[in-house]
Amino acid sequence: MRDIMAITKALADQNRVSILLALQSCELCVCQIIALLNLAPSTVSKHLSILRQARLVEDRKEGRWVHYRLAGEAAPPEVRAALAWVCTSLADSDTVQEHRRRLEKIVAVDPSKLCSE
Amino acid sequence: MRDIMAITKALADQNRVSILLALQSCELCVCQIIALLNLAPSTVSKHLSILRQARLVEDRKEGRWVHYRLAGEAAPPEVRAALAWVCTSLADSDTVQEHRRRLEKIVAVDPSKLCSE
DNA sequence: TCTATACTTCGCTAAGTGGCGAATTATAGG
DNA sequence: CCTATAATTCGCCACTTAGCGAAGTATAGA
Repeated sequence: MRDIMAITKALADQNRVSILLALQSCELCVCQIIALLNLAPSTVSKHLSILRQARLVEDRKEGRWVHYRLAGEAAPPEVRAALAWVCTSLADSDTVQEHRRRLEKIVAVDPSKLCSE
Repeated sequence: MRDIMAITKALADQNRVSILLALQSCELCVCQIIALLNLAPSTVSKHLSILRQARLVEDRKEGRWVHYRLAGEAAPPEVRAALAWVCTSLADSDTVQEHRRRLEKIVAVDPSKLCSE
């Protein structure tokens, strides 16, 4: 029950859901997610920690950068099912398509430049 | 997106999830849910209205009683998928089994006696 | 029509949550 | 080392939300 509530609470915020949708297409570093959501780094970091605690995302440190991706094969079934539900439910939403356009522009820019903006 | 967030926010409360799990086994009237959760009627009513707005439950008025049940066949796919996720994820949770025991006792009592307690 | 009852709505309070900036940690590079 | 930078943690504030009791609505039954 505890684990499930961690997942539902993690999903109960639009910005966190947006992060999950963005990670569908590719792995992203924190500064790219900051650019996508237009929020303060500290806020994004908090969101990511909530998603990580719910096991919906995994992180990978590479030097100064931390890359986030959706939970993979090894994740518990309730996590995988939750991700599948979110992604399929929002597959052709307007909000998602607009986000996808913004994401394409962000990924096109070099991450190191993105951070120093 | 709006609809999905209504669902995730509705699921982000343990008492509301408990209501959904209880409704798995059978339709329940409000006073039975009040007895199950041990909360004030006004609080339970609020929870039910949130679940109803998310379309996760449907209600049926019968005289003075209002019966709630899980959303049925006609519900949108994202709603049905959300319910399926919750129910299967929590199928054999400890919390659920304890709730099931309490629910059995409550259903055994005549609803009209339940309310006047 | 009057009362009892099942539920909802309203107004309030306490706790939780999302947001930010400042301070901190860790690592790459001079 | 020392600095710059990517990210996190901390402390704070504004807003939201879960909880309650009181008041309101609607229906069954005397």
